[in-house]
Amino acid sequence: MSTSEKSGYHHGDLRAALLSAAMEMLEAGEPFSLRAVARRAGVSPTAPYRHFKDRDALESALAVEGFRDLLADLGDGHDLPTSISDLAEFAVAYVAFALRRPALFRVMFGKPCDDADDARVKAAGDLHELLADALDRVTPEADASALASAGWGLAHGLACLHLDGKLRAASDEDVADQVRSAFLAITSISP
Amino acid sequence: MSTSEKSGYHHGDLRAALLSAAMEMLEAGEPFSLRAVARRAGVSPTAPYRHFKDRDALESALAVEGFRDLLADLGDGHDLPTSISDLAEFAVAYVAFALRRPALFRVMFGKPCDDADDARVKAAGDLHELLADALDRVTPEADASALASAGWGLAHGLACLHLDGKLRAASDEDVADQVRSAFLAITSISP
DNA sequence: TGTACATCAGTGAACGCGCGTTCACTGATGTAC
DNA sequence: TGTACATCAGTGAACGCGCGTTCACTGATGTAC
Repeated sequence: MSTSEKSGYHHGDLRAALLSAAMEMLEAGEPFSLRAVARRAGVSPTAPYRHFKDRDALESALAVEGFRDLLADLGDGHDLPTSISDLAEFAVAYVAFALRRPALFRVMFGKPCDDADDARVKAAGDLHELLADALDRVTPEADASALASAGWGLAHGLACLHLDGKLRAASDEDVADQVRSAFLAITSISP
Repeated sequence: MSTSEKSGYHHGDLRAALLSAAMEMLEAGEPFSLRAVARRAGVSPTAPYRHFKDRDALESALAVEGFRDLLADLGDGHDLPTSISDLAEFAVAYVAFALRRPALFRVMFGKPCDDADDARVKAAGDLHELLADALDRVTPEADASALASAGWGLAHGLACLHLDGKLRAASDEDVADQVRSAFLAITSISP
C-alpha cells in the first residue's frame, strides 16, 4: 500500500503482486515455494527472478514486511507504555500476532539470519530498540538492555510455545490471559 | 545406551543405529531426511520402514530423545533449586542446550505437535512439570502455573532469539551472562 | 509526428535433484516336530 | 539332533513429485532522432 506503486510495467507491479500472493499463501497455511507463488500470481515459474535474486530473497522480503506489521501491531491501540501492565499488553499483542499469522512468524524467526547486510537484521533490530525504549521509559533505573532482552524473550518464548502447542489454551482470550498472568507473575516475584 | 540393546537381528539393533545416525546428522548440521539417515547407517533407503512408520515417526523419536536429554541437562550439576538465582541457572542451561544442539532443538520445537497421543506431547509435558515443581519450591505463595509458563517462556524465548541470531553475543559465556542478567532483571522489577 | 532501436519484464522448455513411499523379493533367524 | 517351515529384517528397482534454477527466446514499452 505504501511502497512501490510507481509501476505500469507489463503486468503492473509484479514485485508487489508476488509479495502479496506469497503473503496470502502463508496466511492460508499453504506450503510456500517460488513456483507456487508464481503460479498463484498467474505468472510463469521464472518470472519472479526478475524481481528477486532467489527464493531466499523473496523470503527475506516477506520477513521484513512481517516485522513492519508486528511493529505496527505493537504501536497500535496503546499509547506509549508507562507501567508494567502496559508492558504486559505488549507481550499480549506480540503473542496474538504470532498466533494470528503463524506461518509468517515462522518465516520471520524460523532460521538464522546470517547475512549481516540483510534488511531483516535491521528490521529485527528496530524491534529490539522499540522494546528497549519502552522498558527504559517504564523503569529507567534498571539495566534497560537486559530488561529489553528479558521482555522480548518472554513474549517470544510464550509465542513459540503457544504456536507449537506446548502450552494448552482454550481460546485466544485464554492465551491473552495466560500471557498477562505469566508476565505479571514473573515481574512480581519477591526476591 | 540404556534402551534397546536386546537385539541380535540381521544387522544388530537397526532402530537404535538409525536414531544415532540421525542424531549425528543433526549435530553435524546436515540436512535431515529418511534416505540420508539410511545412507549414513549403511542400509537401504527402505530399511527404516521396518522400524518407523514414516519420516515423521523418526523425527518424533528424535524429539523425545531430545526432551530426555534436555531434562537431564537441567537436572545435572545443580541440586534442586531453592532461590531465584538457582532458577536463573535453569534458564542458562536451557539456552546452552539450544545453542549446543540447535538442529535437535528445532526438531523438538519447530513444528506443532498435533498428535495428542504422541510421545512428544508427554515429553514436553514432563518438562513443564519439572519447571512448575521447581518454581513452586522456590516461591510457593505464587501462582505456580503462571510462573512456570513465564519461566519456561523466558528461557525458551531467549534460546530462540539467540539461536536465530536476533540477540548478538560474543561467546557462550557471553550468552550465559546475558541470560542470567535478563532473568534477574525481570524478576527484580519493582512494581 | 513517425520511424528505428535498445531495453528489459515475462515466457516456456528443460536440467538435475533428492525426496517419501510402494512393491515384490530374498535370505537369514528362530521354532515345531 | 535333523529336517521343514514360518517369520520378518533388510533389499533394490521403481513410482511420481515439486522443487530451484538456467537458458535462449519474444514481445511490449520507452527513448532518440
